[in-house]
Amino acid sequence: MTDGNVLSGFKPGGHDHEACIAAALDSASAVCRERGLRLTPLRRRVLELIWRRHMPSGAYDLLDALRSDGRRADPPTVYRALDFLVENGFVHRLESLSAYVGCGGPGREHDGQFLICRGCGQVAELGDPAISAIIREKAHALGFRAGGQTVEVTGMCGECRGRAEGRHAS
Amino acid sequence: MTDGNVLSGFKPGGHDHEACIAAALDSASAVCRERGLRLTPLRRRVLELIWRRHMPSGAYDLLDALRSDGRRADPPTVYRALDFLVENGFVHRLESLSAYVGCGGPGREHDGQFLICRGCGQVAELGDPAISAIIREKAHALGFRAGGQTVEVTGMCGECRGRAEGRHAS
DNA sequence: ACCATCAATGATATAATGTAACGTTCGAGT
DNA sequence: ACTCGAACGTTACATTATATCATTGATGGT
Repeated sequence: MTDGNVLSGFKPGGHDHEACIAAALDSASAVCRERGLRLTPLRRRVLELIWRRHMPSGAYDLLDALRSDGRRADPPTVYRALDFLVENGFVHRLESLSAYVGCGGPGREHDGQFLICRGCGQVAELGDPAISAIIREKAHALGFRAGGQTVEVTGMCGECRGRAEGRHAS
Repeated sequence: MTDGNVLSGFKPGGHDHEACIAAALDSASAVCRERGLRLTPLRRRVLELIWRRHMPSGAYDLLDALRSDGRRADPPTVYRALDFLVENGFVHRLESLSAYVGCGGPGREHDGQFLICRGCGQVAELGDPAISAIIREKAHALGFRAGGQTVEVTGMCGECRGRAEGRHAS
């Protein structure tokens, strides 16, 4: 079994950021075209900002960034854009951080599982059917019909663990 | 397999509320005595309020309730009590609701999984080792060392589904 | 091309949730 | 009784999010 369930992993130091941002935007454009959704300049810009930071972004961080663009922006501006992006699966909200990350597998329905590294702050997204399934099943066994799942795990990614152990070593 | 992993279930209409509140408080008292923790009147009262509502409580709901007691209370009062209760495992915070519920299995370390009913607002807590384990394992396979898990599922409990179907039926 | 319409955004105000900082009180151990 | 640290009181503020109404702008019908 490969890591086929990893929708977006921890990025090694030098990955091609611009390319990965562009890919996310292109993908979102394509999905919007297919579905008749409007990826307006504002929404597109917010999505780009989220991918550019490559780390969970708070709504007010995004707001500041929009203002740095020279654009007039107030909270509803960014929250409306986020609502659109979340509702249509381009972005996920991390409940435990009150923050937003780009979705690694937009365009298809899925329950994401999020690994949040305490070291570098990066987030990996899994879309592991085995995890969603066992949760749904255990809930079902209690007569509970599951809708959306929030699965967020804090911990340390491999790279950060490596660095930490390096520091502790003799 | 029984429902041995259910730490606290959806309560049927007429369960003995007072007894279940008292049990939770007694259990917390006992754990505090064992561990040398101080279950002060304030902390005890907040824990009681949380169990009494038997439904996720917002910090400011609790604050209002404390004020109804005649006690002077400001946000730090309730947040400090909540910090203590959460830290020591008497209460869980539901990230997706910014609200707090009593822990169904205090006294032992566990990652809870929460089923949040959109119908009645009640929350059931599972402490299912199979769920935590698969999440930990899948994370581990990516080099991620998991710490705490947040697992929250929204949906409909059996009783509420029953009522809803009743209404829709001919 | 013109207009009607509705979605998107602008703009203002405020709600809801949470924390920092410092002073005071209380309680356990001596 | 005294000391010390934990718990709590108190003020002020920070952060996150929403309600509401006005304005702009894109889309489709004629």
